[in-house]
Amino acid sequence: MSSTPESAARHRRSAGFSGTSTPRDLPTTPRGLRTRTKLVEAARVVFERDGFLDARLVDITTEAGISAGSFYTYFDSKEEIFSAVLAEVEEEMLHPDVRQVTNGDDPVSMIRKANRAYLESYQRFSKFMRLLEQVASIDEDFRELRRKRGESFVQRNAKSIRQMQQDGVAGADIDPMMAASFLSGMVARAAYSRFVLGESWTIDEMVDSLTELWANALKIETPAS
Amino acid sequence: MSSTPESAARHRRSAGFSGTSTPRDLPTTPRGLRTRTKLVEAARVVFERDGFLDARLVDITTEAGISAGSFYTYFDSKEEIFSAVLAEVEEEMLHPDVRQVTNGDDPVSMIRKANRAYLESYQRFSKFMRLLEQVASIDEDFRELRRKRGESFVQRNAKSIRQMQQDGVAGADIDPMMAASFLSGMVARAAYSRFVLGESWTIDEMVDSLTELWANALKIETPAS
Amino acid sequence: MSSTPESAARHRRSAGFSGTSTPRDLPTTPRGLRTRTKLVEAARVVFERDGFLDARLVDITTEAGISAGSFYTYFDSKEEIFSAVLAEVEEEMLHPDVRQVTNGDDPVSMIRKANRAYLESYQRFSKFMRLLEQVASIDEDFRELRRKRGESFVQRNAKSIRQMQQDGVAGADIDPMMAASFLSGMVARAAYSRFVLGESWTIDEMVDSLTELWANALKIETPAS
Amino acid sequence: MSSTPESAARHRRSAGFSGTSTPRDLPTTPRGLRTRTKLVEAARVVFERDGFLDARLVDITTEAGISAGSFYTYFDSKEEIFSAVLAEVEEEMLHPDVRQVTNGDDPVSMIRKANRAYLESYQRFSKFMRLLEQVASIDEDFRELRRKRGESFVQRNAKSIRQMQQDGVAGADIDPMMAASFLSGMVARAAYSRFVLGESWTIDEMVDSLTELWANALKIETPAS
DNA sequence: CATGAATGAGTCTTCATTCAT
DNA sequence: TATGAATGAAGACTCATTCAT
Repeated sequence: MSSTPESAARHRRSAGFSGTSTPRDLPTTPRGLRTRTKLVEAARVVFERDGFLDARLVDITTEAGISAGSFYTYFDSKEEIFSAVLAEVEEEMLHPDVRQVTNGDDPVSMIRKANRAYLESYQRFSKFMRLLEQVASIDEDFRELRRKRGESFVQRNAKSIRQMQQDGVAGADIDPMMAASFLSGMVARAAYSRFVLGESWTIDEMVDSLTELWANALKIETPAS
Repeated sequence: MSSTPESAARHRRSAGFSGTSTPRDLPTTPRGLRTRTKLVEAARVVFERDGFLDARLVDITTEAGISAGSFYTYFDSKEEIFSAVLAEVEEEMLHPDVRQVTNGDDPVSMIRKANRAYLESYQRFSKFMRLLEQVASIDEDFRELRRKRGESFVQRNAKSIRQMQQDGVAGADIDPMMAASFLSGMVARAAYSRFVLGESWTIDEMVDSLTELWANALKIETPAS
Repeated sequence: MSSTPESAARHRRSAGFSGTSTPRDLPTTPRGLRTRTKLVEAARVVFERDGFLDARLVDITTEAGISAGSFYTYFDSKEEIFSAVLAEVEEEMLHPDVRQVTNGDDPVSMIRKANRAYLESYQRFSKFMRLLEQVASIDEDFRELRRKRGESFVQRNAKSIRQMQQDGVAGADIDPMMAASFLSGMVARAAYSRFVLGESWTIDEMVDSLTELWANALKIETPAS
Repeated sequence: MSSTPESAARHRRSAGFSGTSTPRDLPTTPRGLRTRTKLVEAARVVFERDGFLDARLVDITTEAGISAGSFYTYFDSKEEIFSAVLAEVEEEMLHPDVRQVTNGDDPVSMIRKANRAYLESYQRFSKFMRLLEQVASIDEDFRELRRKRGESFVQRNAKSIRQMQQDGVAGADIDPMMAASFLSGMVARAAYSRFVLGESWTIDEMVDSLTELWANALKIETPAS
């Protein structure tokens, strides 16, 4: 859609992402493993370029340099290979920096660092994030999967907030779970606006603004500054 | 996706939502007008039930009780009828309550009222909002269209913030545009989490929490409290 | 057919059963011989379970515990391994009881014994008989092959009938060849009804009834009864 | 199979014949009805020529002179159109002669007439009968369907036999149901041998022989002849 | 204006068979 | 011999769109 008439949109309803699909075993031989890897990488390229819906299996196999039929040696459906791509990207997202927010910092610095890290990661994976958004809007199973993962992230944030409340740093009358959820949502949404919708803020501006809003929202006392 | 496995690929050459489509004139005869109305209503039902992608034109015409061929008397494509549905729903969203602009209230009350109004509207149109989300994730033109509309909303909010800053009610060091954008995004995201993803917060809880976060974020001084 | 809807078309270029296929030599090494045997046994299991059409070569090699490619070391096609299975089963069908040709008996007893032997054999190989029926209905060459084999069986029966006529035991006005053919057909059909279609007669009932019909049909005089 | 290598054999497993398929309504418009009829007739030609398995939907639509996609306007699968062909042929088989065996005749004449009628009908529909045999050997649902229909035929014959026994015309020690089943089977098998396998008997010979065997088998007394 | 049958481009999917290791 | 990954020909099926009535 949206594009030149010769790029036809294609859509499928099918296997679903989570519930039904039993991820099949990795191939045993090195050659098989190599081909599978080629496929997943090709799929990522094609998905990020064309979106999930417009991506045809042929495009993926062509990009991978293998025959169309070979696809089914490794995956049963577009959904299944998407899951594989997702797994790959998640791995990649976690590895580089161990995401350990240095604990010695003051609360606002920690928030700032977390916000910056999030935005930078989002930027780096912006094409994939758009893809993620699309798939989530299409597939309920996947939406649920994603919600659950987000939840644990929110939990951690809520715990921090609770800690700050006990330390007398954050406002006591704030519901930690909802605040964590809403403020995380705010940052996520801002990243989406910037890197998917194309708003023209700089990352620095965003970090400053988001951090201030976040800190204010929690009524964090910045003791000596 | 996520649904019956026996269904299969859907193809089409997209007409696009905004750029290309010239919304055609309304039919002149009363009969034609009636048929068009039936079609738009049917389309809304089908879109909200099946999503944009899985909705087939046949489903729409069947739901409308007219023949498949008649569709093209009124619309050129699925995208075009979707636009018509969108227009219809927007009208419906604005009409009922004239968006009570109770100006006499204090800032926090106004924010609270706006938040509540937004959430209630979102709830009432939640099926449509999910649909909107899907179409936005699929179609770039539509995404852009939506962003622009959101912008004017954000502008208005930014103006309010600027006003409050001049009145000394809100923190002066805050960037009004970004704050407006991010805080609106927070509320929108919360509504999505609640009414599309199915989080189990009550609306009252949400209004309280969002309003407090919003007011704090702007460092709004509540004079007599 | 009649089975899972998600399975789909099977294609192949037929090798044919009889005419074309030159049964290749048995492998020379003991290891090769063992593999071939495993394949034939596996093929029988799969054929009897899934039918000729739905049996995939992969199923057969998997059942045999060997790799897909190895199939072609021993056979050129599904038809060819089917022929091998057929040969194996025929051997098995003949060996066990040396087809007791109790010549001393009176005609009716002989007929009874033959009928019982036939039914019992059919029962023991019922799964294979169903398979045979399927392949015959699919492949003309095989149908012809089968017809020829049946002919010699009918010839033998015709000879018996002719003998009985000369002995004055059977009606003289009966055409021995046709009678032999039709009555054998009757028994074969009865067996098919019982063991493939699932009619619920006991074997004893069937033997009694078939024997009486057969003896009556030939107007066999039962001397001392 | 069995044929020249360029005629490829194709096989499907799918919808099944009876249980699952809900025969859809006949088209309402004359045009639609005409097309459906063309399709069914084309299907019969193709099925009888190529067999059920080798018949491709394209062959059928081509023979009918319509586009491939139009097939699905009327049928969901090859099985479904086969059922339609079956219905058509059955209608045709019953109409011509009202199959009323003149009741005034003596038993043997009646049997002779019935046998002749059966053989002539089989001959006329021999191509279809071979097809029927094939489908029955492939699809269990259809096999069961066919068995049930045969049963009522056998029931009627059994009733005749019982009547003859009461009239003292047929041997009293014969089981009517089994006799009816086995003797009908004999005739059916003979017809198959002649018209499908290609035995070279004349119909007259067959009628004579089958009638004699049948009458003898039931020990029918031919009073004054 | 309405109808609904007809079209055909486009994609998926299977599996016998080949072949490099 | 054995392996199992790679191939590619073949057909089924969908549905937006057209068009004769």
